[in-house]
Amino acid sequence: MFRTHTCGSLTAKNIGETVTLAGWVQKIRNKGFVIWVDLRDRYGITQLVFDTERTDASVLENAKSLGREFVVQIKGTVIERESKNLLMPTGEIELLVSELTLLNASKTPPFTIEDKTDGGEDLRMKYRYLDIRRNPVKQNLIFRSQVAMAVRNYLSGEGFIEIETPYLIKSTPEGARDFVVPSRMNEGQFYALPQSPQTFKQLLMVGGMDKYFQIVRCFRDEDLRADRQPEFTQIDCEMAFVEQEDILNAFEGLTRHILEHTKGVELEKFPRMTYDQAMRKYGNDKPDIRFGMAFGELTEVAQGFGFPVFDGQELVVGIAVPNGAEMTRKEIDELTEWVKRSQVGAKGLVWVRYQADGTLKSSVDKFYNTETLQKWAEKTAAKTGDMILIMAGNADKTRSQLSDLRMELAKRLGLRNPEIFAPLWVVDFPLLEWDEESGRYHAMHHPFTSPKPEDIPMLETNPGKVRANAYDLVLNGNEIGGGSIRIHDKSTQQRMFKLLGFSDEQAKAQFGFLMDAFEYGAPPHGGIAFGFDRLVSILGGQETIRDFIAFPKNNSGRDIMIDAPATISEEQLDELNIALTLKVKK
RNA sequence: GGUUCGGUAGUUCAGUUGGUUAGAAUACCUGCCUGUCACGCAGGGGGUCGCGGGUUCGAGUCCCGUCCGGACCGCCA
Repeated sequence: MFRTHTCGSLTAKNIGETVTLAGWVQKIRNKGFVIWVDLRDRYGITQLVFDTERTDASVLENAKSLGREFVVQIKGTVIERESKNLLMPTGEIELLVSELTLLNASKTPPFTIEDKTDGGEDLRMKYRYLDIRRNPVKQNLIFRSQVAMAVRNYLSGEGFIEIETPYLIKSTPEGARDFVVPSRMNEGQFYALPQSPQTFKQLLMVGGMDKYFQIVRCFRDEDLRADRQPEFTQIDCEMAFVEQEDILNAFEGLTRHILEHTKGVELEKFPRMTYDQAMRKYGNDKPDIRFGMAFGELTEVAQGFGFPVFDGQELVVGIAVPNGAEMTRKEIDELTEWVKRSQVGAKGLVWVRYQADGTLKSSVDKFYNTETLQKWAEKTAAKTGDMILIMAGNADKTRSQLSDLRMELAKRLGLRNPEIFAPLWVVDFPLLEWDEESGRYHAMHHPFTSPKPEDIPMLETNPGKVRANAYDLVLNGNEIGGGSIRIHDKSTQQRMFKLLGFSDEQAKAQFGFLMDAFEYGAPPHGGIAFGFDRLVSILGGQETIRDFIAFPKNNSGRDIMIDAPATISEEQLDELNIALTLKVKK
């Protein structure tokens, strides 16, 4: 047998047993008269001991030639340690080695294989297989597997069926850029990799598979972020014969099950908020509600006092920073600079100190009396000791800027506690949003989202006002899931395509198969998709998804370990009948 | 496409107003060490200061360009 136990399994109970282990040399401590070697595998660390009295001279000699990350198989006797280490599970015992087999040597690794490594991001990605040996990454991957298992258990238990959908599909102009794959057998034609299995899961509903799910890879050729990779995984779900309420309940159940079974956290019923409320209260369609600092609208009580920065603006809005009154002038100036950076783009900040003695001191005392400032404090729910920060301008932009500030302050004040889980349904999203660049409406969710029945009359007259049967699940300020009740009749779908600027021909060419299907008894249906990587990382208490993906891409979409993407050979291009003419700029 | 921060030993970083032989920690190598577990002690090796150009008597340091990496904005139905 290659090994009888793992490096995490031996305890005082095994004392006296002869065992065989295999693993990597984590660390060698050579004291001369005795050598200790920490042997590591996936399960833990076991201390090996070689000494001048009890160990065969040749074995001792071999032990001296070991180095970090050498792979060895050893046979030995479990003995009680003279000095125990109660910090580790195997700390009461050690293994007196009788046989040592070197299975493979190792170069000195470019970074230390320890919980807190000395390696930078770049290096760790290049040697990802070494990084995966480290506890934090290893545990993240194990955790990911557990979450996937919880998802499958729950959904299977609820009668959902996991069905695979194709990866080689057709490119569509809506939404994100597609990754494309040339077809050899169909000259000059390209497959696209799916951004999501959206249309296929709808066709499965037409096919009568009324509860579908899939843990599925999706692909989007867009720029990366800490929480965005070009290939990522979704928990993709669809149900037939349901209303929005059924879906919210079903997937609130899933989320609750995941939290309970992977984190031991029991959640209350999820609060709900309309898109409109979220935007007004938090300036954001995915508000983090683990903390307060809700917006207070001050437009009515701040205009008409001759303060030119506020007068005439569409919106004056503020937040109360808890215990912020102590902020120094320098700190306020620094925050002002922060909001003026181009990424935020605000003009400035007005501040009001709600001092401990109950008096109010502001940067605009010249224009406003105490009575007015008191009203601002009420509107922003400020308490004594708080600092009110105020912005003014175009309503949408100002809300977005104040939201950025709110999140930044929460981060600085340590209010984004990763141990607290605050889910929130955001419902009633707008169906469409106006895109300045193309001068037309875009589907906010996707073109298959159904409008609210009562808003359908406005579809052609006031499209921007139409609300959708669309919902997002937000967790700690992150959108972890989004979905909608779909359109299931051909005529509504045609109206939708028209609104989005598709000609009949384009709609038929792109989505004819779906509209054909709708003519054969398509049931009412709807669904949701969860960002699996993001969900797992948030549950794991981290913002970046890279450490929860075994082999992630870097900021420029490269896999620096295998060095992809890469050029392909002339022969491959010939087979595809493709001649490359790279457009070189200027 | 843009903003911003960074690139110095295997690694993580420091390096002042431009000034002698570019440092620290850790890793690595050698020796010592009777219970280590972040072992300890002594010694040693290790540098294209990302790359190219410029300013200067003199550039790791200043300027221009370029490449690479991180965070963010745009983008992500």
